[in-house]
Amino acid sequence: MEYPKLNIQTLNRLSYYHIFLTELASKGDTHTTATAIADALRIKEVVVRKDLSSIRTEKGRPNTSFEIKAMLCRLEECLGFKNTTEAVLITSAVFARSLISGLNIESTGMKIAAAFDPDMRSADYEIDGISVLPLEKLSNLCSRLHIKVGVICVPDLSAQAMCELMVASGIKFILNYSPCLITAPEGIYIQNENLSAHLISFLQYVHNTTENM
Amino acid sequence: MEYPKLNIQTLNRLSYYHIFLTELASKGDTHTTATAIADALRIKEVVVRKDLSSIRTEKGRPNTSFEIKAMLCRLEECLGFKNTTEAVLITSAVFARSLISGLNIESTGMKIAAAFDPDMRSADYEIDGISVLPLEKLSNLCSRLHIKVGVICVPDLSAQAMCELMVASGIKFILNYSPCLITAPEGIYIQNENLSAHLISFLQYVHNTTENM
DNA sequence: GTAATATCAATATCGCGATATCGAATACTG
DNA sequence: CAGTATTCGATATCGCGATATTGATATTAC
Repeated sequence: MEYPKLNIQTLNRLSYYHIFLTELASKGDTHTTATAIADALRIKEVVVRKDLSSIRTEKGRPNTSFEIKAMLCRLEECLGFKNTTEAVLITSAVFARSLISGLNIESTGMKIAAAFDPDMRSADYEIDGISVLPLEKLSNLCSRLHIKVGVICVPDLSAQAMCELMVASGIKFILNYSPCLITAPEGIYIQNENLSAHLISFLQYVHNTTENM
Repeated sequence: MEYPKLNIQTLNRLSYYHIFLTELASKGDTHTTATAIADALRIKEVVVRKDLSSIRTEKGRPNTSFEIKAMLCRLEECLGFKNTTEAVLITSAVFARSLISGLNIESTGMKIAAAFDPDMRSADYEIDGISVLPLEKLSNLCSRLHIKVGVICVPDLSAQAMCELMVASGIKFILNYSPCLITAPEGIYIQNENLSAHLISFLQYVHNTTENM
């Protein structure tokens, strides 16, 4: 079985494993175990092992760490990262508008008090009437307005740092749209939304359908 | 039961019903049936009835259409549209960058050949190396490059029109990030991703947790 | 070499959403 | 008023992913 059929939740987790293993590899690690992944991502061991064994080409050996590089390669195969698909994109002006209006943020009752830009170079600016400020002002604003809810939209591993900054600023509920699974101490609620998982399952379907045409 | 507990899939559908009923109401309709919704959104009747009866305050009467306005009101209650929650948002520059890098589009193997802006006023421009063109050039580019995959990111009901434009341009697979459930003829694959459903379930949790504090 | 520990696989069970089926209530038609 | 066609609710069944449990294999410690 070159490409096992995987459901959306499994794809979700597999893409989390991919990010985590990539991080390990960049730190110089060459081997790790399912237990280590489970601990780091706070996912139950059985689940991680079941996921890994569902994509492994050969049985895992008890008490033997596996090679990160090979597993990453296998993950990329199964997640379809190695297929290339041309596509067009229809979007509305800049996607900032889509985030605000596309998510129906106003109608769902969420109100963005302010936005913060980690890469902020220039002076404060506005998107659709929402002022965008540098990160340094986050803590002050949250405590002043007693804000308990935060949304994270950064595209990389800095999501965890953003999370910790939010927690330190008094945020209790975090909605995370970054592709990384983030964690926080007891008492903080985190909802991880992995947008790329949907994209991945979509591309898999496209690939499977197209190859027999 | 003022606010029944609803799973994510049901929330997904309920928010589709909300959009559809809002559309009907704006056309002047005052009443409709579960069957009509099922037909329009191509969802099985039983599912629609089960969803509606799960949020209804009083039993539906057989062969009797219900009032759209009242149902919309009830939907908004159950979806939490009437609660207001303050939040802060951390984002990276403009969200256009997040769309491209946050969805890990490159690593998943999707390549955006070009983007199209329905509201395009000025000349062609670029976002992260992807050229943005007016809609008129879509059909030409798709046939010239034999592109079969399209992504829709518009925030409103125009998604269906965009879909039809794509189909007319030869697109066979459509990934839809708009909050509207779109349909296409047999042979076209559509994956509807309702981002607001995740947002809604998140806000519901926040609301339920916060009200007892 | 034996015991203890760590890692993994396989099986069975549980839970829940989707689906199908049946039956009941209402409106319409002639 | 009788008959038919809609619309709806309730129950039972199916399917599948999550969870728990058990057993097996390999490494380490002594």
